[in-house]
Amino acid sequence: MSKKEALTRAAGELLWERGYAGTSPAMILQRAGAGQGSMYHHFSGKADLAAAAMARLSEQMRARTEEALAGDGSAVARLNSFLDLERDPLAGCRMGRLAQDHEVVADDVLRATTADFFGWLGRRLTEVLTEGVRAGEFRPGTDPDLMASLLMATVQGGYVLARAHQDPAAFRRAVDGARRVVADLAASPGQG
Amino acid sequence: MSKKEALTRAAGELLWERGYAGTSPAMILQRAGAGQGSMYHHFSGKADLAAAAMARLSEQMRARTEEALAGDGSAVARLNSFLDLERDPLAGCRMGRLAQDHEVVADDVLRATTADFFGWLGRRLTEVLTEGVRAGEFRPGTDPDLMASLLMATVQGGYVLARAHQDPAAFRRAVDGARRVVADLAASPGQG
DNA sequence: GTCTATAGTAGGATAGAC
DNA sequence: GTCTATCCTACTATAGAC
Repeated sequence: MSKKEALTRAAGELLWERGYAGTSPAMILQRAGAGQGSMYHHFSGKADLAAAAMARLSEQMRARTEEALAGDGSAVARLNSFLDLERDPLAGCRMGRLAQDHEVVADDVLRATTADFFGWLGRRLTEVLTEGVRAGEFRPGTDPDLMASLLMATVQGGYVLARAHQDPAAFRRAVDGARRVVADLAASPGQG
Repeated sequence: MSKKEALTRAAGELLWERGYAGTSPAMILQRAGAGQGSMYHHFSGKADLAAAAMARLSEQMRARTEEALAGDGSAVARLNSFLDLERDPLAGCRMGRLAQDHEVVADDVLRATTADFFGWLGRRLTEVLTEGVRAGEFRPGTDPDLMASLLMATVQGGYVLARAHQDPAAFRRAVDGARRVVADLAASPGQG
């Protein structure tokens, strides 16, 4: 693994664990096993390295999420696959945590990474929901855009609650609520 | 206003705006118009002042929220009052933002503030939902605990999405989804 | 109680050797 | 490309005067 790759990986881990303000270049260098020179050779500074690290995290999450949402299964099954993705509630969402960070939101490049990720996720969920409505899996009155937002928000909020209580069960309750909503939408497809 | 009060207030504002790691004693002193001595006379340090500030924020939020949830109205109306509370989506939730903070979660005293708040909120929402089920406003099969988690998570997640997109509309979509769920639960009370 | 002065440590970036 | 040495600033806390 190149030093550049090690730095990007280490920065990503630390941003997830400690946020932007809580992560110092010195910490990143130590975890990556690199010196100052490597970092400032490959990146212009902390913000630049963070941008690369966040792009990497976003790409990984997209790949994992697309695995759950793609496939031949029903829309209900695919949405449940999304909700069932293995997550670490106490650690929080890599993108969601960073979107709460002051420094990330204040930097257009960094914030764009979070906006792109959630933009993509919202569109994909909306597509799956739309397919479900067309296939008659959901009530005709179902609003795919609204439900996509609801599903994303439930997962993100579940993380917040789990961290506040320091209890993964709080995350599961929220996601179970979302699962229930999906089931209810599917239970009475002829009702509108 | 006493210096102690000014410090607590200023610390609360800054914690909301910039998070724990991003808020320095110097910033707090400047905003409060106080010197180092005042702060270290009234508080043992940054963490102690943050604890006082968070307790104050939590108390304010509880009062505001209780206003929406109390009263003689129907459960549906009270839950909608909760969802309709005036919020600043781009700023994020005072407690929710801090629950995502590494330093807050790592400090038992600070984290307990967030746990207490969301614990209280969850119980109150569950109570209102339970009353609604008893009164026949909701389907008998409605799970108050699950729905309370869903409502809290939706609001918290809405904040995350709004900050990621830097667009309050993302918050509104998520909360509209929650409103829809409440309406659906109420629409067919005899269905189970 | 509140102030200013001071101090030690860490954050973030640069310089220049190899 | 990578390293170490160095620099300036900010962070957090203490000391001691008023």
